[in-house]
Amino acid sequence: MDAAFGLVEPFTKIKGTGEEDDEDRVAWVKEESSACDCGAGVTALDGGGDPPEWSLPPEEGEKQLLTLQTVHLEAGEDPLVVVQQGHGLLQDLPAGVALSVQEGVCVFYDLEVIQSSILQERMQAKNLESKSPESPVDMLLIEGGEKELFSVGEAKSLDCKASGDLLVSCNKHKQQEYVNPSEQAVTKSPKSLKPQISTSCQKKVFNCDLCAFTSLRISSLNRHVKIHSDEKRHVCHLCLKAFRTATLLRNHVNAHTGTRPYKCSDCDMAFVTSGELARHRRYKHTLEKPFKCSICKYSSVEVSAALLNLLGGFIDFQILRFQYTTLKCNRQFFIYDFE
DNA sequence: CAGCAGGGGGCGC
DNA sequence: CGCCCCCTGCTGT
Repeated sequence: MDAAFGLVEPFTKIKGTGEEDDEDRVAWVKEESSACDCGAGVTALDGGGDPPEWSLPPEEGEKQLLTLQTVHLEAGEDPLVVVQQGHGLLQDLPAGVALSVQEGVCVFYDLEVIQSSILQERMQAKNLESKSPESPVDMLLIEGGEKELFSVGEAKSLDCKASGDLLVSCNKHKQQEYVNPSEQAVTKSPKSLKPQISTSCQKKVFNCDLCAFTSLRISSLNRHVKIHSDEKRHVCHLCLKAFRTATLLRNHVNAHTGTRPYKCSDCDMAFVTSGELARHRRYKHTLEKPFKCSICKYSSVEVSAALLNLLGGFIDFQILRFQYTTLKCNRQFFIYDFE
């Protein structure tokens, strides 16, 4: 990402795949569950009505929550998203209502669309037309201020994470990169992007049957599966509260007893968990504020505050991290800077 | 700014 | 399998 992509453009436009095809600048954006979703066992929220002809019928277990369609844009127009179908929390939105993309995102946030799932684009028609092997499937193409096209979509690669890894591709550079949000949260650098794992990748991936979790380790999957059960074998002898893991219980008991193993080397504070200590040190000693707003000079120790600041203004697509909502995981749709 | 619960990666046994 | 470490999200002051 270059500096030219920075503060000038308040937001981006959503386009179809044909960046040179101005007559066909319609993209279909749909929120839905998918093969990488947590839809299993969740009550459908279908708002009823026949799907538009361009919309494929949901597959079994797939929950189509909201269908959005961008409309043709003239030069200089604000990008629009047209609600084709509203479902769930958004089912009261009349079909055909147009929101700017920016407003749309704010609406998502204000409504706390905890039931929204994956923002995904139906590009099947255009992909059929386009024979380019680089045309991403199920991508939302986002045009930047320098006519760059970035596509953001659900990672369909084999190691898609439950928290919502996304693919980011920059057509200008004709490459596709794989975004791992957890990595970026640490590195804060797009250099951490690693190549998308192709479908020809032979690595064995273990998938959770109950949600979108995948792991390259069977042990991680076995441990993960336990979160879907109510079994909590570790019980606090002081308050009888139960926990899934011994670590959680230990931390809990330490909170009871006042045992704080993690002591700050620069003051007298001590904490139950290392994470608390690390955060304390950022607040009081290192003054590090890793989460920076890409629009203003605001920065924050904690990501949630930075996110609120970012959403309070407009949203810059220079570098974004998407964390989408899944029905099961009950996550909000987040867009925030991670540089 | 801190407390606390939850979850995943990595690693040793 | 258990544990450590780290990160995340929510909440209270």
